[in-house]
This record gives sequence, structure tokens and C-alpha cells, in this order.
Amino acid sequence: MKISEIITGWYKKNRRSLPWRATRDPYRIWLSEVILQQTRISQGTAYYQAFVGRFPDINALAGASEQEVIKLWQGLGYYSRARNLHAAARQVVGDLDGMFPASRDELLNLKGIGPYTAAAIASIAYNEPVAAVDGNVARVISRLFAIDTPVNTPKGEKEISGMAETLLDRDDPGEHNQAMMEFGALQCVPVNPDCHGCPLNSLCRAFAEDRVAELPVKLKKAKIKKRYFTYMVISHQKHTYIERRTSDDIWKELYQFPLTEHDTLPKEEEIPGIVEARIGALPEMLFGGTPHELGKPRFSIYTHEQDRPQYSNEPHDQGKPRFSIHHISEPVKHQLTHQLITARFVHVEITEKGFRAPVGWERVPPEKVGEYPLPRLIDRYLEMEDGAPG
DNA sequence: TACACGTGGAT
DNA sequence: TATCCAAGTGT
Repeated sequence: MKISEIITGWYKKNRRSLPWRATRDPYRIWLSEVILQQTRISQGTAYYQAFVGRFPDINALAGASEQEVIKLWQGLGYYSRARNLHAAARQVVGDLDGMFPASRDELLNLKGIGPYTAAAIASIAYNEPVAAVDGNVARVISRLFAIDTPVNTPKGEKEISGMAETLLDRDDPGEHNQAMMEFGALQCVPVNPDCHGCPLNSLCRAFAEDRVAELPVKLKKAKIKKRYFTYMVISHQKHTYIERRTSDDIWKELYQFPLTEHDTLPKEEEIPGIVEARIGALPEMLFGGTPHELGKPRFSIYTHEQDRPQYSNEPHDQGKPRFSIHHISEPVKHQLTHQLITARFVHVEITEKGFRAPVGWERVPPEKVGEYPLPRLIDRYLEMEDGAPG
């Protein structure tokens, strides 16, 4: 029996019943593939259901605002996928007269669709005989043929994809590709696979050579960088302020409380100065400080705990806004693939009546913050705050 | 080409 | 706790 037949036979018995396997609609298959990029099925399934429910076809997706799409994507990570998904929907509706690309080569022209996703859609939706190589397939092939070229290099990728094309069942490429991926996901798992119960063990070179555990070979990733954020949760006349992240950095197009970043973790007693630098440094014209207020506190700390640090009140500088710091959170850690973020949330009350937000800040009622797309770090903070106010 | 881009679960 | 990983793509 050929390898493809064995794996397909295994697949027919072991395949999971998944929502996107019940359709041939290219749009829904595309949606599922993008959601599942670098994402576990257990995490992505609910998002797929939500997207299909809210955007049942590509016209609905193209007609939505980017912000709404990102909001629905919130918590899934890799937000460029959401931006590209939305942009691609508009490409299809606007430039292609609503005709979804029907070949791998055409699919590759859409934002967010690369070699894997193009092959997956083309084979599953259109029966195009192209091999889809994802992490699962690469692992299966590297073990079957004991390929120890690092799979995350161009050379390794070519070797793997070459073998994938050779193995491909051209009569039923969609079924074949899904079988390969499912086999990798359930049988040929990364750690401690059940090789003795594997229908391919007699054909597997890695098994024969006892090298299963060392394959596939991957080049190690870049070192994790540490970043330190201070978020200012501002209270001003029953409103707070948020800003949109626009630079090419993490969380692009998501919202956050006004943020100052540091090279090292600031001590708690440094926080007032940090807030001062951000809020107090705004153009003094905007705050309407008046001379008769000289001598009043520029900022102050309120705390009911005796052993908390106390900060002396400094004389009020003319023209600077007055504010009070009500709470400084402990540092909160948030782990990303290449970054470890340590953040503090500082509750700042601006008591200056003439305060006007600078350009880029959006003035919103606190209860509306949750309607904006937020990084998990901030969303989680909001959840905590809801549970324990103050 | 090497690296950045999120999150949550497994080991 | 640290590390790796999961249906990759864009620059």
C-alpha cells in the first residue's frame, strides 16, 4: 500500500468532526485556515463559529469595519491575520467583482494567504492537486524519511515540500492534505508519539533508526526581549482615555490606556514622575493653571495602608495640570513569542477642570472601553477590575 | 533571510 | 518555572 492510502485509511477512522469540514464553501474554508494559522483547534473553533455567525459570506466581511473585525478577533493573537482577512475580503468584493479566487496561484495574491493556505484552500475547495505543507505535515515527512535538514530553513522547506508533492494523492488532494495534517496532529505528535500503534511504523525511517524524538530539526529562535510598560488609567470627569496603536509593533490597530515604555522596570516611587512626564508635560495652555493656585499639590498619593510608600506633595507648578494617583498596581507579566512584557496600571485622577486630551487620545466612558479591540493584557486587567473594583 | 507577530496549553 | 509548540505570513 502507498503511504497516502495508509494515512487516508487512518484518517477515515480517526478524523475529528470539525465545523469547517462540513462545507466546501471556499470562503468558509479560507476563514478556517486563516484562523488556524499557528493556532490550536481548541482555541480557534469558537472564533470560527463567531465569524461565520457574524460574517456568513464574504460580502458581510467586506462590508464590516476593520475595527469590528479586529474586535471579533480579540484574544486570538497575530492580529495582522484579522487586518489581512478584512483587506482580502475587500480585494475580492471590490477588485474581483466578488469572485473568490479559484486557483492556488490566484489565491496567493490575497493578503494573508501564503503557500500553505493557498494550497489548502485550492485542494479542499477546488480539488486542485497541490500539497499543503503545515507544521504537522513537515513533522510527518521529516520522520518518515529521516530528513534532518532544519525544517524552518528554505533548504529544509524545499526538501519537505518536494516529498509532499511526491506523496500527494492527485485524485483526492483535499482529502489527502487533511489526512496528512490530522495524522500529524493526532498520531505523529511532536512529543512521545505512539509509534508502536502507528500504521506507518514499518515504513518510517526515523522509527527504524530510533530518531523519532530528534525529528524534525528546528533552528532555535531569537532571544526573548523584555519590555516594561506603565499604563495610565485616567479618570477625568467620569471619562477615561484610550489611544490606538498605529506603529509597526505588537498589537497594531488595537487600543490601550495611554502608555509610557521604559528600558527597565521602574520602582514604585518613580511612578509619579513618570505620570508627571506624560500628563504634566502636555502643553500648558490646555490646562489653564492659574497663579492663585500656586502652592497647591501638583500631585498626591492617596492610600489607606500605613506601610505603603508616601510621596511628598511638591509645590504646584504654574500651568501644569493637577492629578492624583490613587493606585499603582503590582507589575503584571505578559508573555509573547519574542517578548516578555511587564506592565503596571496606574490609576490617575485628573483634577484640572480645563484638561483637554491631546491628539490621538479618545475620551470614552469607562464602561465603553470594552467595546474597543484590546490586547489580552488589558482585557484581562479589565476583567480583574470588574471583579474587584477600586 | 532572519525575524517579528499573540495566545494558551502541554510537558 | 522555562520552554516549546499550534492548520504561517509579511517584511
